[in-house]
Amino acid sequence: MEPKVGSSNLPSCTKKWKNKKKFKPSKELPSGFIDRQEKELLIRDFVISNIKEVMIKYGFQYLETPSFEYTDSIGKFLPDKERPGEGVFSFEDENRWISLRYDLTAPLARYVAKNYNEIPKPFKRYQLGTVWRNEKPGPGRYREFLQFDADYVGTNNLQADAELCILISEILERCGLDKSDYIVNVSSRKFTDNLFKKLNIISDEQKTTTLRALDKIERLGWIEVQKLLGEGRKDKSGDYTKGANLKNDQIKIIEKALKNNEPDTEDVLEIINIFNAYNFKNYKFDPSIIRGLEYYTGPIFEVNLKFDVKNLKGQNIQFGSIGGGGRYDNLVSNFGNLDYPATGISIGLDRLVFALMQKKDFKFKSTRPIVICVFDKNNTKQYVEILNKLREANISSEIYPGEGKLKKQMEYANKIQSPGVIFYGDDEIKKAEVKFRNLKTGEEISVKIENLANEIKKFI
RNA sequence: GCACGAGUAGCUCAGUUGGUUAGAGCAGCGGUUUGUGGAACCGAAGGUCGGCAGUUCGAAUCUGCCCUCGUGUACCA
Repeated sequence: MEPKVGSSNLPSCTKKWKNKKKFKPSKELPSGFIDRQEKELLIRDFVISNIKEVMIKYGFQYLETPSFEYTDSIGKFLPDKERPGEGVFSFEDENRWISLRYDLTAPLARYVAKNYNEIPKPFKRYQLGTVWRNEKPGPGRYREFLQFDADYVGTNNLQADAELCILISEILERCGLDKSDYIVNVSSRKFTDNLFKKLNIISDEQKTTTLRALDKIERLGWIEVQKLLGEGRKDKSGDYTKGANLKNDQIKIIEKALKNNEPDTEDVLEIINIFNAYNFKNYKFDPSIIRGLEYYTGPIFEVNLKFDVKNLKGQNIQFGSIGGGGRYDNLVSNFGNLDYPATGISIGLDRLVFALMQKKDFKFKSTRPIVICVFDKNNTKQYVEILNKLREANISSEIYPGEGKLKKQMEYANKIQSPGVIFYGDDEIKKAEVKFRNLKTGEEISVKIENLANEIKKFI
């Protein structure tokens, strides 16, 4: 992008100097970045704790890699070779380009290549971390989000692939979803490879366009996808997408292959056998799932929610999958090490949390403090005495942190959804009693200091 | 990236043949009540009308460019 010359496009830092008095820092956030509030964070914590338990149960190691990597460590393997470097946040650091990671798989490949001699083989690791993508945000999609990844590195055994699907299901169900709320779709890159042979498609461009079109079946339906396989399609905003230019008889072959809906590649058949051995049933063979175009080499999976998701305005939105993965046998060998097959799966945690918030009414124990009202600052010592009693009993509590009348203090307590307030003014101090007002019921009790913690515990 | 829509007080929004000093509800602040929240009443305050330029005697309103948000679409590791 060329910087424009002229006062209207001066960067804000320049404006600041030009007009010191008027300058106000922006309260807006950069596009695609958001603040996250307690409710969402608590549900996210809940999801994370489920993930960790399941991962330990399945025998995975916990790993953390840094946010930044050298751009060529992760960038050279960008599947979209048409515009390398785009889509990631990068800057030059001491003459070398570094980038914020855009997923956890590329850093894993780098980690494995770097620690090739030390790691167990096969290597099973899981990772939770923020990733960044420099692209247009969409409904429930931001430019910074939390991802969970579980990978098996160094094994061709398809039991690994099957277990990934099973463990992800276990995580979802622990988080409160029913079997009817989600489905694990399974396919294989080999299915489309076979299809291309049948169709006699050799050109990479046509392959890519065809795959992209097939990927849209769930969202657009077969009729629209047919247009994308043929000449092209105009969407309802009037935008036109060029198609793959397949001939009608070729499209018919694809239609037949999709309708058949029976897995005909050995890898998928074997995975299904393993699913049976585990008595895992919540999957479907779906040849229309595509995933990363040049990245995956074998089985691929995608987890989709089956309920409607709404945005903040209450409109239903195209939510897409909440996770997926597959087998990527070339990623580690790109670093020069020997062939090292791998398979992995990931969940977009923020999107899962967004959907969970709508599906389930989560009730958490109050995290809000009991508020000790301040009648007279000279009595701080007495207030601290009460405060310590509560905090020693592990009860969230605070002395009113502001200034002002009792009414104001009550309004504050109400606003933060405090379970109750404590009155310890002159009257109570004389009687050596504490008054506790339950803010939910309005009920008020007087108790001796030594019984206070136990009495309050009954209410929270 | 492309297309369509939107941007007016902290929030939700009124505000058209362009016309004085830009409105309301809620929230916030002060008071009625200096020891009791969620209710009521009263009062004051709050705005570069997203930004910059243009047309005009006069622009929230018309035009252009830009920014941001939303939705779809493209791309998606």
